[in-house]
Amino acid sequence: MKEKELRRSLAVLPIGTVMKLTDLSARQIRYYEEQELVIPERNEGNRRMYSLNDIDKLLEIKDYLADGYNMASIKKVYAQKAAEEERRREKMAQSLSDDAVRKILRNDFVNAGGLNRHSKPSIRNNRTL
DNA sequence: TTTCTAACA
DNA sequence: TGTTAGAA
Repeated sequence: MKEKELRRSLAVLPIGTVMKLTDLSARQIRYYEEQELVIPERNEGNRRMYSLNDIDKLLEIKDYLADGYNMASIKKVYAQKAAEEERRREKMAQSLSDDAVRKILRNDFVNAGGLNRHSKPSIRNNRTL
């Protein structure tokens, strides 16, 4: 379920193809880039290369525009979406940290127990772990 | 031929 | 946004 996302992120489409796929003008597509809504990659010749995800985003923008949204409001929509993603990532990192801590504590406990069987019982205090 | 940047009747 | 000029 991750291989697919990678392919969708591959920038392989030139602006000409994107124009046909989205029915947007090159002028519009480049303008949306100026507005930082869709940032395509650049190939060796400085030509914009878009991914399937970019196509979807452009179509989304097109829909918003059709619904009467202006650039400012569309920007805000994506700004909020980006903020939510950031919070999600923070929580992810947090839970991973917690899990890592538990593993470390568990290892310490096991090691402490093993050592106690063959050495001095000087770390009996660690039983609280 | 296609795309890029920059500018404007 | 459209269109165009001159360069890659």
